[in-house]
Amino acid sequence: MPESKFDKIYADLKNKIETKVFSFNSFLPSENELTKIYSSSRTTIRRALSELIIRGYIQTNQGSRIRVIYEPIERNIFKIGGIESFKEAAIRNGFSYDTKVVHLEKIVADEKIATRTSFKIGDELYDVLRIRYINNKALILDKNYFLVSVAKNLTEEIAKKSIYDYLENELKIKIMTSKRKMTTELANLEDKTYLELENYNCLAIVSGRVFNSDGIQFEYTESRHRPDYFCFEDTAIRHKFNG
Amino acid sequence: MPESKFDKIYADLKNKIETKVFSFNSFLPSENELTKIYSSSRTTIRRALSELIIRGYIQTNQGSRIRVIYEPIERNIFKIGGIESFKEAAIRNGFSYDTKVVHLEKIVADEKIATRTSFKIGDELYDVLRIRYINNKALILDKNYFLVSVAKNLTEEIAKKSIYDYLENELKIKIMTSKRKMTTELANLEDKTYLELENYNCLAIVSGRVFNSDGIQFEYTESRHRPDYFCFEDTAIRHKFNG
DNA sequence: GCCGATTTGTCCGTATGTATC
DNA sequence: CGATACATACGGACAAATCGG
Repeated sequence: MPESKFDKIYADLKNKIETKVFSFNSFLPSENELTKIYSSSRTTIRRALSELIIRGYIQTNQGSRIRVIYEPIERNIFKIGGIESFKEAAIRNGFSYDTKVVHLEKIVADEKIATRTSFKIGDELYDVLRIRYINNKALILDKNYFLVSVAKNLTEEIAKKSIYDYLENELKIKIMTSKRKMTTELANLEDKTYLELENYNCLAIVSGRVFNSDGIQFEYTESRHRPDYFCFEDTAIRHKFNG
Repeated sequence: MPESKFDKIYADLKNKIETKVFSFNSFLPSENELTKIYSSSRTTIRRALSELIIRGYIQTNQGSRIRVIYEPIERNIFKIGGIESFKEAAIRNGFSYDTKVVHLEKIVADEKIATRTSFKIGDELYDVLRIRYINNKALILDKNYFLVSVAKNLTEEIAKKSIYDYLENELKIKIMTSKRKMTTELANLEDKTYLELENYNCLAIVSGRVFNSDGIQFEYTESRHRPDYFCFEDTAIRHKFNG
């Protein structure tokens, strides 16, 4: 739901592009025209445009007009650009989905875990392991570690539904930044045990460190995907973000 | 090389964070203080800050101060966040590197190629295949397709050095936007022929569509990496970019 | 728990520079 | 060359969240 003015303008333009009111390789109205259309300042218009640029909807070039470079395509399976959750991605693709909690237990970080997760040795953590089923196939293994001091009173019940709903709405934690890495690794014993890997011996892995508004990394997460149900999207732009 | 004012401020703050003048989990001076330090308007300061936010150096939260969340780590091998070229990544990691051009030939896009590359059937393309050696091991297979009408007169000589230097500096093409996808796929015959895959049967693949300032997709590129020499980095933030 | 000071978030209007057409 | 369009920068105003007393 758009709240601020620039966000409404962004959402409106995004929608018009997606529904081909502004089609691929056509131009948007100029910034000056947009200020009239939306009754706003040029600053606000440019703020909205910069979001469209970052997300690969348009590109701008000094002197020329604002060009639409969005195409619908993307027949993808599992897109992980932005912050789409497992559930959202499954819904978007029209798949059935289910989650099974293998375990949820309190542990204390040893050196090995500390190195991998960027927590400190001795930190008390919730260790959560979940299997994600898509169309009844075990395709994703989710490993999560949460700081017990932040994610208080986590239960299997919550893990089965949505941990993030709980953190944001119940505990009022503000999730600010997530630093993620995408790698490909050989399948380990755990992967082979819980997932249906068929003839793949590798996995696509997205690991992430999540920070709250206190600058505390309170979560480390590792999503291990069977390769054919995985896609990471990204738009790289020249060098600017606001204008 | 920083040019604009906000870019200089960005570069200076980034440097001070990387050299721990502002260390992890400490605060930057407030926006008002920064306007005095850099003798600039708050708008310009915020423009610089927004770049730091996107790149995961800092995070902001209304009411509280600007927190540094950058840590050096990154013992990575091959990072592909931003737009780091093969050569830059190799240099950054202190590796030796070499490129071998397997072939460079003109082709006409058939249906299969058109589907994969988003070019149109009948488009005349340069088809370039290169092997990237790191520390004398064949680890990356680069497949590129360029529109002949844009990337005029491409030669093996140029492909051996840097195609992008040629496009940007000789042909004066403005490279604007690159839409990329990261996937993991089973190795095909070509991969097995040219790369030293050892026991991996999968590859990490970055494919990208590159647009020039005319909104024309003039390149499709596919980098096929042996998994252990690959890492894709990303920072996801709440919802804002300029402020 | 309230209040006031501080800090970031949003928005406006304007001016000037510079690339494109 | 002039007109148009985007890029950069300034300064001011108010809103909303945070934090300390």
